[in-house]
Formats: sequence, structure tokens, C-alpha cells
Amino acid sequence: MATRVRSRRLSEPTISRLPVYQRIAEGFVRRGETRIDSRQIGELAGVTPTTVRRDLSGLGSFGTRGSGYEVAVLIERIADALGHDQSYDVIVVGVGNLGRALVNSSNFLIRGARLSALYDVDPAVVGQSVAGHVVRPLDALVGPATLGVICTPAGSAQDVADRLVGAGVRAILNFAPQVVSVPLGVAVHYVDLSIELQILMYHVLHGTGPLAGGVLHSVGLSGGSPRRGS
Amino acid sequence: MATRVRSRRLSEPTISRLPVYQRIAEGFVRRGETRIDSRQIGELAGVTPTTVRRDLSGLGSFGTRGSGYEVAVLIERIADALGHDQSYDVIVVGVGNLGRALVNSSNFLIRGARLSALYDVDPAVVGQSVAGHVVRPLDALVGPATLGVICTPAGSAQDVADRLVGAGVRAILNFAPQVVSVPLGVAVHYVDLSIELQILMYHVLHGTGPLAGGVLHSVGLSGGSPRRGS
DNA sequence: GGATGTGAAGTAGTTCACAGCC
DNA sequence: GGCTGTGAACTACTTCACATCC
Repeated sequence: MATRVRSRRLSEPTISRLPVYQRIAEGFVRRGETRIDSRQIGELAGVTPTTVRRDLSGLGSFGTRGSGYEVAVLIERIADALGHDQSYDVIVVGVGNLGRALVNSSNFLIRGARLSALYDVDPAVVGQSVAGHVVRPLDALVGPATLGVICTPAGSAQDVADRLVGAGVRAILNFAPQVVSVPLGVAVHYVDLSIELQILMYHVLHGTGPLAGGVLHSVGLSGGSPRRGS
Repeated sequence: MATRVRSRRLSEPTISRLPVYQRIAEGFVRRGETRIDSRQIGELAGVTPTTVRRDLSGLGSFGTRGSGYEVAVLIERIADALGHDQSYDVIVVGVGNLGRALVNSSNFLIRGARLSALYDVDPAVVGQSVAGHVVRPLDALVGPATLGVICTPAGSAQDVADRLVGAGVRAILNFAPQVVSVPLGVAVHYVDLSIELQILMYHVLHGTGPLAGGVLHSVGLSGGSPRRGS
């Protein structure tokens, strides 16, 4: 059952905004609201109402002219588009400060994500129990898992990425400040803390306030050389 | 001395890639290389050579036709554009798992960023010494500082943002899963871990491999209603 | 020859403006 | 009246293709 198409392909910015809309809708549910309109969503998400409507129109036409969207349906549709009915296994490699913080964070492993195993190279860390999992040695890394998280230093990132791909991982979230190369078909996203700070400082220095704040969205290019297919 | 214009306004995607190029160039320096070309940078950064050249052309014309860029000059120019000669104070609010991990991370506070103070509401945490700073109570939050980092739960994020702005902070990095509203002129970037996972899962489910990976960059809209621009 | 720097073309995303429906 | 959904216009970013210079 490959699900009925699960809506057509959405753009990257749209995909990154849908979870925000969904969170807003959940807030409405919690407050007992039953309907929401694009202006309200936009206000809370920091985007224009038009953008909200354009984003949602990609999920099919389920709003009501004159009165907005039913929150329950909205949540449902976004969950469906994002595949929240699926659950999936997450491997975390690198159990230092950051790795530990992530697996213990209440914001991290939600909506179907399930921690499958933790790995590290450091013999002092291997064998420890973290978030209910015994940390295993990196050499023991095996699948299956859907998603891998890299929390190692930059120098190990490529090696870890290769191992993750070898274990069948289809997507990687990389916290190491290092671009990694992966085969086509594997998605990689980067969270680079020092770069975020540098970007913000650029705005401070150049007074780029006008278009301040923002809902996160990420973009990017690949591993292998982008053209000439790899 | 407002520095001579510091090059013209760069696009958001360009700004987010420059630190990556710089890191690559520093790797070359470390290996004793003295020159680098756009193809090499692009390969390692995961973007096309054209994009690299377009990005760098915004910093002025300092390459040499036929042989690329001198690494030392490249690093210099990027540092100049990004304001790396400035140092600035960072306040971190919320000293839970994540806040702790950040301030202890070697990737976080670099290139001019200087930890100025840590705050928390939890009396059990206040008074503790973390990363060489005694955690202070949130009510004692005062400036001056340039940049604030929010590592609190979502519910406190807006309150903390208001306090940070009150303390004179010009830019905020928000790890709480909550869009915050700030005055025009204050930049906010979001790092939302669960959203990153959800985006990756979307790609896994839809087999969006072709244009895989990606250097993170975030954007967004602000606080006030986005239209009616000022 | 070889790589930069950049007009011109192409592609993606956002915003406008309004027809359509409740 | 009010708000959705969407063609059309616009803006932003990327990629092509090549003149230019070492």
C-alpha cells in the first residue's frame, strides 16, 4: 500500500513551513478552536497569508471559502503529506555533549522517529547507557535504519556518513561542520551552529533588519559533484 | 570607522555558503596549498563552480584568470565580508541539555563570538558554573550583548525574546520550536530539530534523492505583519 | 590553455489581484 | 461580507555560455 500518491511533489520551502503550520494548528486545538484561517496561520508563522494558502493548496483543496480551514483536517492533511503515520528508526553517531543533548531532548524524537541505536568511537563512552540505550562501538554499526544523525567532529563525518549509507540509511542529519559526499538518493541536511552565528552577525553588521526573523528553511546541494551525475 | 562599505549586500544563500568556502580554504592552508579554484571549492562545498564564482564575485574581483584564487586572500575577503574582525557578546538563555551542549561545543563560539552570560529560570540550575560562567536568574538579564541564543522550551521563547530585545540584542538564534515576534531590525534564525527530521523523512518517503544534501540556511519573516512594509 | 567574471537565459519561489464559493 | 484557491506578474537565485585576461 504505497498510499494514494500522498499529494504531489512539494517545494522545499513549503515542506519546511508545513510543520510550523501544523504546530500552530495544534495550538488552536489545545485552546479549543475548531477553525483557523490563512491570516492567523501567517501571523503566527511569520509568513504572508498568500504563502500559507499557496503552501496548503499543494495538499489539495480542503479549505472553506469564507471561513478558513478546519483545524482537525488541516493537521490531518499535513500529517499525511509529511508521512507522520510512518514510524522510522534513527541512528545517532557521536555521543558527546551534543549527541547526548539531542537524544534527551523532548523536541527531537517525535512524530514517528524512534531511536534505534547510539554509536561512538570513544572507549570511555562505549558501554555507557544513554537515553535507555547502551552506546555501541562504531565498528558495530549495522542497519537497518532510515535516518542517521552525525554528531561527531568534522574529521570523522565522511567516514560515519559512508558507514551510515552502508547500513542502508536513506537520510542524514549532519551536525558536524563538514560537507559530506553521499550517493544519489540519500538526502543530507546540515545544521551548522557556527555558520548560523556568522549569518546573524552579517545581518547585525549590515543592518539587515527590514526582513528580519524567520521560519527556518534549508536548502542545499549535494554530495557528489552536482552535474555529471556521479 | 564604519569600514568602507564592506562590500555590497549579499544574498541570503550566498551568505550561508561563504563560511563553507572559508572552511574549505582553511583546509587548503593547513595542507600547504596556496591556490584554489572554483571547481575545487564547488566540489567540496557541494555546489557548482559557477555558483562559487558568482558568490565570490560579490566580494570584489580578486581571482586570477587561469589559476583561481589565492587562498590567503580568499579567506581574508570572506572574513571581511562576514565581519570576522569584530568580536561580539553572546547571551545564552536556557541551560538545559542543549544549552549546556552548545556552550561546551567547540563548533559554536568561534570567530569573534564571546560568551557573555548564561541565564535560566530553574533555581536548581541558577548558581551552577557552566563553561566558566555562573548561571544567573532570568530576571537578572541585562545587556549589553549583540546576540542571544534561546534554548528554553517553546512556552518561554517569546518572553525570553522580549527580554533579549530589551537588553539590546540585535540578533537571536532560537532553538525553541516556536516562532517569535521581534521588532523590525532584529534578526531571528531558527534551528528546529524536529522539523529537520520531518523534512528528511519527507524526502525519504518521496524518494527525493537527486538534489540531495544541502547546506543549511534559514530565512524568515518577522515579527510584525510582513506586509505593510516600512 | 585555463579559469575568472558576468550578461543573458532559465528556473524557482513569492506576491498580487481577483474570480469563485460559502 | 469574508476567505479560499490560483492565473499572472514579479522577484530571487541558479546555470549557461562566453568574452576576458593571466
